[in-house]
Amino acid sequence: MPELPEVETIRRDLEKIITKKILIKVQVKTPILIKKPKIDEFIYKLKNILITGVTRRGKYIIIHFDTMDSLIIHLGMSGRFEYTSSNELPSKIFKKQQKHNHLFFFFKDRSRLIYNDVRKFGKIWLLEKGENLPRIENLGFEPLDEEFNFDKFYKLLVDSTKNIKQLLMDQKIIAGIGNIYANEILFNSRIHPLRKTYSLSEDEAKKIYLNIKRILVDAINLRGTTMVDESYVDLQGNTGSYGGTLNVYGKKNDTCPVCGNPLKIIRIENRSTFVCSKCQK
DNA sequence: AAAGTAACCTGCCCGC
DNA sequence: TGCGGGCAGGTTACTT
Repeated sequence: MPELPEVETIRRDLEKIITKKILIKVQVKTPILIKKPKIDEFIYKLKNILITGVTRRGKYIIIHFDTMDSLIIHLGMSGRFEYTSSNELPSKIFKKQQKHNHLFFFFKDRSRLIYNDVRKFGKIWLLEKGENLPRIENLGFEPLDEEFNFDKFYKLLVDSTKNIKQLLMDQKIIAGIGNIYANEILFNSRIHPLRKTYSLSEDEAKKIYLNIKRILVDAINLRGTTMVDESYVDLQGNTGSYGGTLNVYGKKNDTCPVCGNPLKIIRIENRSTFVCSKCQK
């Protein structure tokens, strides 16, 4: 499910809502999702502590506490958070899937946050002060950071033997782009996903670079992409509206919105890849 | 070393 | 109406 725009939308909402709340306790229904530390310690440490902020790295959400511990969450394919204030009932959308509620956070003001995940591909770690997680240390550029400038992007392309879609989706190179946005970035750039990165001209690279930034920003502004199954919704159960602006992703049996040519589906690293072979060279 | 495949899960859609 | 196969916003581990 969630790629950078969806994760960032959730992060921003979480930051607004839970920062400065006191976490009274957590309840774990599905211990397998907790990767670190052992479950007893996990529950023991997440008691009576203050939330000081919520950040993001790639597709990971990081909740910070006054103890200097931090909770890292990867939503996998279907992880979602549901927030309810003290007197609210769960919203309709979450009610349908209550059996997939796995983790409950109870706050001092009687509000609560639930981690829900149909497929259970999500993963959660609680790190103590100074501890780090290799998979986060190994992430590549944060694509919306200023530090990720065109020269650095172009150098990535020159140095790689991958095709451009593989590169865009490689979290160790650029963090946060998944299958939806890789498809959209390449269609909007009119570049075929199988092009070897070293074969791209500076002009072509520039188009891709600008589309990475533009499409991710646009998608955040529209609060992400919700597909029909609603495995991505925000904390209140609301859908994102970037889906309405998708050009190719998920458009099976559809035609190119630019030239009318039927879209083709190819598989790259076993992921469906939608391409207009007339427009994308 | 790169590239392919299976594994982790549940649900939905399609064709027979 | 039911059953089996394939597919889904992700990532890792294990093969070739």
